[in-house]
Amino acid sequence: MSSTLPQPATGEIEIVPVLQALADPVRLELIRALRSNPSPRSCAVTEYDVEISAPTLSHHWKVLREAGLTTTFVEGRTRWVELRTEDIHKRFPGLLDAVLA
Amino acid sequence: MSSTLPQPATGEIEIVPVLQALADPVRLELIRALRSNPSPRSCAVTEYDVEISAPTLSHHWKVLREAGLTTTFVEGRTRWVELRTEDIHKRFPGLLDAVLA
DNA sequence: CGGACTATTCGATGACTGTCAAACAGTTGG
DNA sequence: CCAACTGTTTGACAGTCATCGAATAGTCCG
Repeated sequence: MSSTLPQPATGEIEIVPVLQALADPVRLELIRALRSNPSPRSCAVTEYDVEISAPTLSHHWKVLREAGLTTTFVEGRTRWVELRTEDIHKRFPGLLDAVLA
Repeated sequence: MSSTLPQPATGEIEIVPVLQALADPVRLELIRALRSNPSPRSCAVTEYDVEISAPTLSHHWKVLREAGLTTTFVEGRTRWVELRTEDIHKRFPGLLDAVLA
């Protein structure tokens, strides 16, 4: 069984939650990592260059997903995270490029 | 006597403080107001469509200025606020357009 | 000088946030 | 069934933040 965790529809992505999600050094680093590597990626704490615990990373993935920046797929006991590049671009053209430049 | 309040140089504007500054509904509204009207504008609480007290507005101007988003000129007993459109664009091209779209 | 005015600073408060350890839930494989 | 594994949830805690009332600082004008 595979499923997708709840996330806002493209048209419901709001700018304030998006900016709040991006306004954290750890989450910004996660977004950068997602962008630079092929998606989807595992969301395991060992996969990213961040010095935080597993629960904290889980919390950050939730914030990013609920803001509409990422999609999380559940597959067995691993989860795959993907940047919603197209959706973000549709809603706020140029935002990711500007933030990650 | 006229003077400019302390603010980061263009090259020292960092993305995280900028995003933190923008990630607030009130400050986003202030930025919108600055962008839509000719600069500079008074920073008086009566000039903006926000329901906050004068001390709170003053706090928000400080956050925006210290993040590098605005310039504040002191002239007599009024202060003039200006969006640093050019500086922001130099540092993070397209950011303002993307955020305020 | 002294009152009116603009805006900030101070102090306090309630809400939110990032963090972790411990416990839990679902999955895989023996 | 059961142990190992991945990742989340819960509960707690320290730190930050937005907010306001009161007090303060500096300016203008009569």
